[in-house]
Amino acid sequence: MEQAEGQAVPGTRMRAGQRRELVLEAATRVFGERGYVGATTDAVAKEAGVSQPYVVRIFGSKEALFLAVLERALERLTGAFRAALAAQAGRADPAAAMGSAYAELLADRGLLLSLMHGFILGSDPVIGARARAGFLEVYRLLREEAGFSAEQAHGFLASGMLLNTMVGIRMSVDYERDAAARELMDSVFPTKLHFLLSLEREQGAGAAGPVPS
Amino acid sequence: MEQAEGQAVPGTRMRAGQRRELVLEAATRVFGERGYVGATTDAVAKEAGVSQPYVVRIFGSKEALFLAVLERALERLTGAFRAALAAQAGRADPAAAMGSAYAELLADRGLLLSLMHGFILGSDPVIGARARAGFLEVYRLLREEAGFSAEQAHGFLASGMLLNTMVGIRMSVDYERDAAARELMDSVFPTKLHFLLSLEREQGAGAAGPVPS
DNA sequence: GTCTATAGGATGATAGAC
DNA sequence: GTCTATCATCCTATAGAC
Repeated sequence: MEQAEGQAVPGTRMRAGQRRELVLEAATRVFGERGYVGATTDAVAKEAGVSQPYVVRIFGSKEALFLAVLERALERLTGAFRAALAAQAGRADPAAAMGSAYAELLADRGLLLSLMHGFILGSDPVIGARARAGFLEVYRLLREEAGFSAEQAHGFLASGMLLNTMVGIRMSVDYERDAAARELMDSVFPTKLHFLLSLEREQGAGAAGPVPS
Repeated sequence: MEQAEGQAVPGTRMRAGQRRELVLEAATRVFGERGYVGATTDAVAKEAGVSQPYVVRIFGSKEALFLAVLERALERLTGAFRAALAAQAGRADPAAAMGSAYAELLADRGLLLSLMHGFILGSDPVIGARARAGFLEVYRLLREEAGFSAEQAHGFLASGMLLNTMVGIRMSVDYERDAAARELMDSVFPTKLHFLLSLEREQGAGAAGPVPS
């Protein structure tokens, strides 16, 4: 605690842990947008406002960086679920509270999509292993801590995967234009979260956009 | 129809359409395994038993090849659904028939996963656009042709996305080892399809395995 | 802690022969 | 219809200065 905790100012020297976290957040956004292979350490560096070799230096390798992103995402996810459960304790509908907690993770841009990209990379020996372990960790949380039945857990996870897919496919782009898209989106997203959707629509081609050319 | 329809023999000259289909199937497997960016035209070529430049030559570009894979996958998907509906006509449970039809597409290795990879690439201007259109096409089929309610369609698609995720994450690897994995897998896959699962377990590190090194 | 320079290894695509 | 050879990028990672 040598230095007072303050805002992390890009372009400035800062302590290792602070910069690490900053890069981790940038990486989450970029990996979420382009996937593990599609994301470049350079894009992460630009998003974080540091040099590309420095990104590699901090984490050792692109793979290690992605693993760190997954780790952080899983922590936030389980943390949000446990918080929702604690806040609910005893009351009527744990599933609804968990669902809201899940959807609120959308505010951490790229988080759910980075997870999704990890999930779909099961054939990679190291990423796949971590993804499976993480997924099962969540499943156990649902069954054991949240008290879901196997059927409830299935339904909950299924809805989550569909939500992830809708975010990944950027279905919000067609929201105004297409009645089917609207109906589908409305059924996927809790009404409370519509402000997040409009936010998403604006981000259409954000800083971490598709492959430059 | 100049040449009698026969088996496509690798290493032999064949008609354009025939070879095209062969490469398309190989590409489906490779894209399913490694994703759009992670797959290389060279890996597709090796899987198909032709040269890398020839793969590019046939389709024009890697992107065009992936689009062709998506096209084919969507055709099979909607075809399977319509066939299931026709075979069911009037009987009790269209949803069950559709679910089986969906899961049976697993036999076309890489098909559902290539779709899934396309779905989470929404930020790509051309791939994302096709993915959205395809997804909405399926949604409309469910609502209009299959007569699903919005809630039913949601549930059906959600289960489908979870199934895709389980295949992508290769959860079958943990099937024997982990009780939670077993319970989850059993709830995701119709019991009739367990032979496909064991098949999948064998394919653990198949020909189109993870990045060579 | 952070940067610049750059090596070294793919990979998509083109040219051109057979 | 299909191949070999090869170019031009792009990208991760290392070296080394400040």
